[in-house]
Amino acid sequence: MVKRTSLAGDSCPIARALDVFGDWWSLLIIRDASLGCRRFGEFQTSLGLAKNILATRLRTLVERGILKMIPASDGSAYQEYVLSPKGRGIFPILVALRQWSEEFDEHPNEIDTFLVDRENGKPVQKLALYSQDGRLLSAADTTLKPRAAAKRARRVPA
Amino acid sequence: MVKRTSLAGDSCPIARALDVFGDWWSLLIIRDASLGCRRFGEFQTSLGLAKNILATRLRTLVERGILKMIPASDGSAYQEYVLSPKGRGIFPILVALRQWSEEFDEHPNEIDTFLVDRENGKPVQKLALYSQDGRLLSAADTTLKPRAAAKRARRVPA
DNA sequence: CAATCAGGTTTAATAATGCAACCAGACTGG
DNA sequence: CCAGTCTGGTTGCATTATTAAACCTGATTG
Repeated sequence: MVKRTSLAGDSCPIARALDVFGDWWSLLIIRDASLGCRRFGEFQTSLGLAKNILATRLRTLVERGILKMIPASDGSAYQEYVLSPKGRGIFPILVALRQWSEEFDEHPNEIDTFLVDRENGKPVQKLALYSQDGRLLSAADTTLKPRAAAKRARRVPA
Repeated sequence: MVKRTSLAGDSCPIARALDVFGDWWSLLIIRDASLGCRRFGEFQTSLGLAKNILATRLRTLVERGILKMIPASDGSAYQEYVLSPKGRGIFPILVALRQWSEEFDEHPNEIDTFLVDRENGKPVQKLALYSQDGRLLSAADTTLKPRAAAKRARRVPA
């Protein structure tokens, strides 16, 4: 089998997250959802992807608890896709992606929006990692520690 | 043409970031690189991906300025792949992905590591978004503002 | 009741992925 | 210095995934 090597059983949390929404379109769907898109057609015209792909992506995102379908909202008997709490939790990842592009993109002048505080319209601060006692941490200041009670991911023994 | 719809010309910074390292393996390669992997073979055994895929991924990551090749380091006349500053800038994204899994994964007991402050071994704080005057912001507290001097991404006119 | 639209599914083409085999240059041992 | 082996790939081919376009169904509009 040449299957697409699912990372679901991996013990790395980064791989596990990518397994849930790490493909090309899913994050963009989530981005649009967090910007207010709700209807199939809205996503489709915004993203310009094929309808079958959108349909499967929406379905798996619903299955995985990122999106949920709610019945109506504007009267018509259709469904809408809105983010669950689990889906809203992806927001920091979107912000991190955005800020990376703002800092490192080769052509930053092609970026047409920036993220601002709704209250006063000022740009938000850059995401930063802090220690428990408030020191700013870079990658080199951190390390990975094995979890004590890490239940091994199931592996076929033989 | 049924090409893979590159997002490079998109004006959304999230899409632009995904275009650079948003595929299945690239982020995992970057993760391993930030954990100390340097050699082709290290990446291959760590990730378990096909060598041809690894070769093309490493090549494009170098082309895009995420990784750079440095000559030797252990004497032998081979090359090593290390993160550039642009690549190290991806670290917050990895942290955000990790923290999402820690918070929302269905089987958090299968996660075997957690990120700690190297200085005292304590877990790091959760990434959080702040306004310029220090208020904690959720997605709903933010909005997108068009950039004044947004040079339009080139589009074929007709 | 014909037309249209939202929200998909099906079909057939093309592109990407995965595995295994192959290959070249650097090292190793005798 | 010659065979064997390791690193770091490339090449070929089978399997998947992605895509555009056609089609379909139920709801709404005229």
